[in-house]
Amino acid sequence: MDNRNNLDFFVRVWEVTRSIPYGRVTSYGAIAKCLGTKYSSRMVGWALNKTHGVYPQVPAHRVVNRNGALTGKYHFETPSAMEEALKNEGVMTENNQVVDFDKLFWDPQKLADDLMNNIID
DNA sequence: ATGCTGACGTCGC
DNA sequence: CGCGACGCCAGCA
Repeated sequence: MDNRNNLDFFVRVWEVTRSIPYGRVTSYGAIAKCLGTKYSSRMVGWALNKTHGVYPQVPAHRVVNRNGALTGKYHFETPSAMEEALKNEGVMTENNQVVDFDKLFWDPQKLADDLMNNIID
């Protein structure tokens, strides 16, 4: 395609992260995989680290690791900001881990599909 | 310039 | 099934 691949990696991470529905969570690896570089999951976290003060705000709190653990909570303004934000969305966390992570997990690759179906249910 | 680290994940043993 | 090593690639000492 075009320079899409030339675009900064983190910009795409932001777009995907912003696409995460309210009350849902996803993993770094899922985003990386969605971008085509599944082994670059570290870069996803690196990109999210730069979301500090970006606009529109990037819901980095909705991104956890593959285990559903809030590994990046200490990188927020406050260590409790992540769990608080998740809790505010109805996502309960226990022991730095998202409860029912499997049910709340949202696959970025399903973005188009979800948009089409509009998830009306 | 080189090497280690890091908000991770996968593969190998 | 637990643990170690590798890959990804930008930052930083």
